[in-house]
Amino acid sequence: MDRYVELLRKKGLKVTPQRLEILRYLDKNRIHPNIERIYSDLKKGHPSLSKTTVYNVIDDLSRADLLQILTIDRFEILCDFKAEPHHHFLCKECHKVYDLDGDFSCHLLEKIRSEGFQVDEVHGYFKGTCRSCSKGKKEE
Amino acid sequence: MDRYVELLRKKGLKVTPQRLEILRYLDKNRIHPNIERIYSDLKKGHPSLSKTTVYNVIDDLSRADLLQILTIDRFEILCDFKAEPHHHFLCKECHKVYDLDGDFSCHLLEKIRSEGFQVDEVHGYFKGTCRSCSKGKKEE
DNA sequence: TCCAAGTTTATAATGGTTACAAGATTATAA
DNA sequence: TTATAATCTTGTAACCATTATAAACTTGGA
Ligand SMILES: [Mn+2]
Ligand SMILES: [Mn+2]
Ligand SMILES: [Zn+2]
Ligand SMILES: [Zn+2]
Repeated sequence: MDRYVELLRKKGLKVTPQRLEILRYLDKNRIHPNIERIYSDLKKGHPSLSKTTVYNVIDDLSRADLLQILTIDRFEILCDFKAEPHHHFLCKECHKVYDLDGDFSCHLLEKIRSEGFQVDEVHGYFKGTCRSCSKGKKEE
Repeated sequence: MDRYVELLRKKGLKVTPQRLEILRYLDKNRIHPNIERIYSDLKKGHPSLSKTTVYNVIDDLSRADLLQILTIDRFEILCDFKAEPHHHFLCKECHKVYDLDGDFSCHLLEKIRSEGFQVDEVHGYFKGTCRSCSKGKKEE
């Protein structure tokens, strides 16, 4: 059975072509797209797709914990297929969002847990200039 | 000379009553208010204040690095007087945003710096249930 | 004191997101 | 299968937070 069908079934969500396409798209395109990007990319192969549906599906999937919504960028909502926990780097020059593998267990996290905070999510957002952009600057 | 006057001067911003009031408000009220909250709180003592001005001033101050804008909550922009670097915990029950003192230096940060990322900002956003809300739940 | 540059304000425009309702699809059970 | 209820998709309209505009005002420096 299709991997994505299974994911939806497990979460008790009805299996629809729209949900499958969006899930597959996010899994295959780990580029942290915004709503507009998802919509315009998928519209090509599915012209009847409505933007309302993209909003609805993203909402359903994030509630079902099948994707996470990044808030690293003040100006737009970015979507990320929910794989292993990881963190993000936003380059202020090229606006690319990089995935950062590797856990950041830190003192701070242990400390607040010991103080009674029940931590469910840890979002690490780093911002600055990525390697290729700093190179470009030096050469100027 | 007034501390806030000095802050503005140093950044080359003209000193206006609106900028001073907003700066002072944010310094004295470390509650991570949103635009609406800042506006309605300050409107009381300054009825001619316009919401456009709040937007403009917040924009100026954040560009001048006198405040930071938190993106921990997908649904609103929260403002934070720029004091020592610190991180944040959002309680999903009571929606309070807690300041977390203490640095989180972690392997991940060192690693990406060594890989050539130039990191200017580190935002640690933790989400879950705060102590008083977990207590409340147990007692139910 | 005077002036240019920058700021505040009310108002209007914008545009991303949400509400709605009709029609289509899905899951389930007969 | 077929029937049925629940749920989903879609286009349209409404909403509302944010931004644009332009006139009046304020600031800082000459
Ligand atoms: Mn990611
Ligand atoms: Mn804070
Ligand atoms: Zn870059
Ligand atoms: Zn709480």
